[in-house]
Formats: sequence, C-alpha cells, structure tokens
Amino acid sequence: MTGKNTSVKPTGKELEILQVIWEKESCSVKDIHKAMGGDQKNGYTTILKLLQIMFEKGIVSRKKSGKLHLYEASVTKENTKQQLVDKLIETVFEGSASELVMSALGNTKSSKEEIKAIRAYLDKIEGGDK
Amino acid sequence: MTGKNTSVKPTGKELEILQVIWEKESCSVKDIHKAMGGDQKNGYTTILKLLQIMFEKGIVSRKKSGKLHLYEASVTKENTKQQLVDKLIETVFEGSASELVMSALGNTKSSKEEIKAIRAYLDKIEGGDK
DNA sequence: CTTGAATTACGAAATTATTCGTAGATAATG
DNA sequence: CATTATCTACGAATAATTTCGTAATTCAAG
Repeated sequence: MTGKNTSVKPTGKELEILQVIWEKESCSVKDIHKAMGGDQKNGYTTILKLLQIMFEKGIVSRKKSGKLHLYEASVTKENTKQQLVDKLIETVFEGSASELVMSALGNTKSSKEEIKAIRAYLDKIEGGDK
Repeated sequence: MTGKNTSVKPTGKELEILQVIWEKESCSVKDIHKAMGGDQKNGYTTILKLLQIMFEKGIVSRKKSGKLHLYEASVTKENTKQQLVDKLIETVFEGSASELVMSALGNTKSSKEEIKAIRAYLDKIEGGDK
C-alpha cells in the first residue's frame, strides 16, 4: 500500500468516470467518453479535462501507449464505496449502520437470493467476532 | 400528501440545515445558526441566505412570528434519507441494495442487538411478501 | 520532410454552491 | 414618533465544478 488511497473525494462527474475505469481496467479517454454515452452526454474534451484533473489529484494514474494515455484508477472501488457509505451513515443516519441497512432494504424489493446472502453475511460477522 | 416531497436535491449545506430543522421542528434562523456552531462555523447571513434559497426551492416552509421567521422542513427526514440511499445504491452499487447493506455492515462493528434487529427486519420483509 | 488525423494541454467560460456586506424593514422602548 | 436592537432582503464576491474552444503535440502515412 502506498497510503495514497485514503480520503479521496471524487466529485459527481469524477465518480461517474471512476465507474467506467473500474469496470474496464485500463482505458483511453475515448473509451471512457464512449462508455459514458458519447457526445450526446458529454463533450470529449470535458472528459479529457476531468481525467487530467483526476490525474493531478492522484485519483487516477496513466501511462502512455503510443500517442494516447491509458488511465487506471488509483483508488479502489471498495475503498471509495466504503467512504461514501461511511459518510452517509455519519451525516444522515447519526452513525447508525443498521438504520442505513433498513433504509436500504426498505425501498428496493430485494430478491430472496439477496436476503439470503445478507443473512449469510450476518452469520459471518456475528460468528467470527473480532 | 401534497406531492411536493419527491425528488428534492438538497446540497451539502442545505442538508446540514435540514438536520437541525428535523431535530427541532420549528426554528428561527438564530436557532439554526447557533445549533450549527455559531459564528465560528458559519456567518449568520450565510445561514439566512441558505434558508431563503431553500424556501424558494420549496425545501422549507416558514411563517412569521413577530419580526422573525420560523422555519419548518417541507421534506421529511425519511423521504430525504431514502432518496440519498437510493441514489447511492443506483450510482455506486449498481442497483444492488444488498451490496450496500454489506458495505454498511462491513466497516462499523455492529452490536449483537443491531444485527438481531436486522434479522428481524429481514424476516418481516421476507415473510410478508407484497 | 510534409501533411493529416488523432490526441493532449490549457485557458477560459459557464454553472452551481457558498459566503458575506450592507441596506432596508420591523417591532419594542422610552 | 424617534431611537435602537434585531432581523430580513438582496446583490455581489468567492469558490468549486463542469463545459468547451482552440492551440500544440504526436504519430502514421505519403
């Protein structure tokens, strides 16, 4: 660990871009632009600029491949998601994770499988106390 | 229901203010300003301005009481929380509520009681299929 | 080496959110 | 009704985010 992965705060658009990069591993600006809906959704240079900013912030890394840049995420999906969840718990659910859980399950109709998976997960974290 | 409570998107600061209003029911600008840490944290007119904006947006309502305004939330805490959770599920967890649940439970060490409560909740939503 | 297509760099405009100063309104007090 | 303290209105400054146009760079032909 480089210790660089903590407390990065991607903005809304940056998060959208991260989604794509997480999905595809290494990708060019064009890839990302296309994956995000092409010119109809965002101008090419808009995505480019955002990536440059993200690079400066250390959110992504890049390497040259011929004339173009291939970008990779330097923050993990897991880490970033966790931070977002933590922040939500803290700012809106007064620190109660279980409140968030119920709120999450309340609306979306979760499938039997999902619920089963959650139970299994509960067993796991309850059993292996730490 | 007035049908006014759907799809309100409070900004960061607006959300902070809402927290206070939800807590205290009806309150003056001064109340809110104080509850948010007074002049050390925010200027009085900053909070005032924000409340005026929120009023225009329909996020809060207000009534005169002597020379001052008493503000109330016109969006419910539940509704707003739900929207934030839904958005997170959608944008970051690819629509999977259970993924969010696990992420929420992963970090914070939930107590036995909390886990028990969640189990009971699972029983409930599983049993009474709808 | 020149041309052309693709790509990046960069500044600046546009947009949104936040902060603040000051003027005007309001009500209580003498 | 004049004074004063308190509060609101409002415009404008600042900051953060997003968008975009244009210039410069790069590489692959010809």
